[in-house]
Amino acid sequence: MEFKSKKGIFQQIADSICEKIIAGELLTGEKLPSVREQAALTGVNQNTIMRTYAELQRDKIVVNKRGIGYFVTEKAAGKILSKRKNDFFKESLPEFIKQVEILHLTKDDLKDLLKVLK
Amino acid sequence: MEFKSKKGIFQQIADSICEKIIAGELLTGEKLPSVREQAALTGVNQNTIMRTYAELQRDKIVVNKRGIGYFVTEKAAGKILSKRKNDFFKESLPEFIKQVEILHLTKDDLKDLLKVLK
Amino acid sequence: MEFKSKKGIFQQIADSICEKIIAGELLTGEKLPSVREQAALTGVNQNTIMRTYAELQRDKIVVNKRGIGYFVTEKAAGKILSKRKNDFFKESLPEFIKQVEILHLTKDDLKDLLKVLK
Amino acid sequence: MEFKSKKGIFQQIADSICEKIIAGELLTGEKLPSVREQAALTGVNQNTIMRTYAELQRDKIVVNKRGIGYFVTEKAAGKILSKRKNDFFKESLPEFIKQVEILHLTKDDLKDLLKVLK
DNA sequence: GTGGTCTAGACCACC
DNA sequence: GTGGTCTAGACCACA
Repeated sequence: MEFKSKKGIFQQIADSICEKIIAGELLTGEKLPSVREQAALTGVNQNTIMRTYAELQRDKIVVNKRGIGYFVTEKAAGKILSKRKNDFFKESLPEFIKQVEILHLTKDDLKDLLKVLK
Repeated sequence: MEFKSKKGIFQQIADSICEKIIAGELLTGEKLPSVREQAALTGVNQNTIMRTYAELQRDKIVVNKRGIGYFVTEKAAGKILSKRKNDFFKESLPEFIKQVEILHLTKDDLKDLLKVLK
Repeated sequence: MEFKSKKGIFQQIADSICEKIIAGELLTGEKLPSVREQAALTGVNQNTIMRTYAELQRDKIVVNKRGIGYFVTEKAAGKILSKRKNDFFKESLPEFIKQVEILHLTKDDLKDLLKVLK
Repeated sequence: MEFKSKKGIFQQIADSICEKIIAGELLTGEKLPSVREQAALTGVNQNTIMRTYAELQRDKIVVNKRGIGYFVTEKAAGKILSKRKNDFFKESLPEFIKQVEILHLTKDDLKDLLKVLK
């Protein structure tokens, strides 16, 4: 696994897990790889994975069953989507609009740039 | 001045200066507030302002006349805009598109969200 | 059976057995459910039940008759009560008092809170 | 600093800081010892202190000013007290009552045991 | 100087 | 086997 620099590694792993969940690759109730496995898979220290899992647990995206492992919660996909939506409308969208205005791009420019979307 | 956590303070100050330049509030040849004035204005350590000015100088957006102060260069607005454009197309736009896709927003949703633009 | 996180599962099961004993629901000489029955009842791994029973045996609260099962000893209720009393006076009570003081509760507040007791 | 075994060290340090806050030994706006200082003071690893401070920050008991340090928030004492009250009424008190009942202590016994309180 | 992240490795309790 | 905590030490960006 490769990591781009700006965000912490533990965050990037958390994000990638979240994306698997909303993509349906990780289902409700499914078990995540154990800390050690995940560490091996990603080529990262166990402590870093522990932090990833701990944060996911704090956000109720994952729960721990003692001595067994971490499991995707029921509300996981919902939690993730609602957080992402919130971030999008409160941060990304205004920031995007601000940049568009600064660059004096017009609606037509944008229509062109965003034509990749359905 | 308030600082949100993710970017460095020096960056945020640099950004705000750049925005004043492309908005025409700071003109070519105009003198920036002295380091200590700027520090007072922003409520920030002088070292931080020095770093801000140093970075702006590195990017040829301002020049230092020793013993006198920092001045906006001729090419400042051009430099800033070309950097911002580059960032926009290489970073912000792809990231924005990715988020839009994850949230399953349609072109029509976007048209609505971006109707504030001209 | 539900398990809250702080104590070990084996402990929680041991506690619940002990409470049945002092409540008279499990009498001297009575046979505990077999390990696999207990495991099924509580929805827990057999190893965990084995540990529970082993600890109870260590404390002389149950004895194992090989090939037959685990049985409540004569002194079980006495052992349990004396251990609980000891814990209560050395741990719970001082801790309780400390918390009451930190929250600045008065004797009258307490009288009110504890009025459910006979 | 000495640590008793059951809670994590990072928690015990967090607790002790909280107690200083509600005791008025650490005032609103006051700066905590830097991570390194606190580590030296308590004889504990810096990472452990980092975790302590991070948790306190998550609970809004403390805020970080970048490059400067951690500071006690306005609402710190309030947050702490309300959390402690909640814990007391939802956990400690019911647990205490349960133990008292199991041990068949009477109200008079308790009156005696709690006479140290004002 | 400050916080923050990551690694490597050890040790523990629990299932 | 599982998670969880702690240590020691390195390295980084920021004020």
